[in-house]
Amino acid sequence: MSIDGNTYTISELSREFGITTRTIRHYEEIGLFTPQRRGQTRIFSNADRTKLKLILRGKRLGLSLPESRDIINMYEPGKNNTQQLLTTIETIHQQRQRLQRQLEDLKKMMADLDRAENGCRAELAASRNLHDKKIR
Amino acid sequence: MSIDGNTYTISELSREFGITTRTIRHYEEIGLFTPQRRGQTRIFSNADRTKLKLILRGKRLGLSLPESRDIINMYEPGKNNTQQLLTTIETIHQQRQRLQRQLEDLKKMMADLDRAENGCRAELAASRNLHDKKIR
DNA sequence: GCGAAAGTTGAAGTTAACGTAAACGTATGC
DNA sequence: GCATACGTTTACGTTAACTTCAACTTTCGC
Repeated sequence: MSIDGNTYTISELSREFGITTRTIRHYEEIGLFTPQRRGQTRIFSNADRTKLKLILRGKRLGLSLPESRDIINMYEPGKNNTQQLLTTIETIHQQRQRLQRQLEDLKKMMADLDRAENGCRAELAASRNLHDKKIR
Repeated sequence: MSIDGNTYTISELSREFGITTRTIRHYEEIGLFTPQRRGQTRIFSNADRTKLKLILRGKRLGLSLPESRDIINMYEPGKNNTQQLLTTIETIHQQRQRLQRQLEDLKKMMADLDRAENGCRAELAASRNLHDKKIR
């Protein structure tokens, strides 16, 4: 750990998030963050750690790394350009739509799982019945 | 189309779902379904069409094709083997947990998007204010 | 019955997201 | 003062899920 609690080594982050150091370096290679260096050793800030968290969340939601990068960049400080703000809002709307559809899919699949489990339980009960009858 | 309304050609399905015929053949190659044949031409049933739908939904939820295949097979008719039923239920539980976590992620990301959009709108309002002042 | 449209297989190429390996510097505890 | 752990770069390999291409055959509409 660092002297203050505000920086992390690459292996600390890899352990915390259950990914390899290679993965983290890969994320840097494609521009997801640019950690400070002491010599050639990387030093990760809390901001970097947060970005990593967002990337992994994005992955679980099926985003590509470039997509995650775009979303992360939206949260960055002021790019005051009006045009940029408008396109950012547009991007936000698109992502929201995507999430909305994903939510529908998720609900449907949950329902399917419920049905499947009930079916299984019914069959199990039936086979137990059969078994009991045999025994008597 | 077919004579009855219960079968589909490969191109009909590809059009309906916005994927290429080659993709559908790829799904067959890895065993996601095994359509009937008339000669060497594939004839898809309603069941095949449903499987395709489930695969695409799975993809949107970030499932791999083998994972989707496993889920599809769960819905298939009776594999009465008790042990199989139990492992199926176990699989269902795991998928449910996955979906549960995904739902959390989804909510968080929605909240983030709301916050980001509000930020953008605030900035836009601020820059409009600035602009007005300049004009006067 | 014939030409265009739609179907087929097989194989090689592509992209994203890392994994793996070699070859090397740095620091730290004993 | 040297092993051991951790760090680095460079470069090639791998896997999944397709895409692209070539070289056919089959089927439909007229």
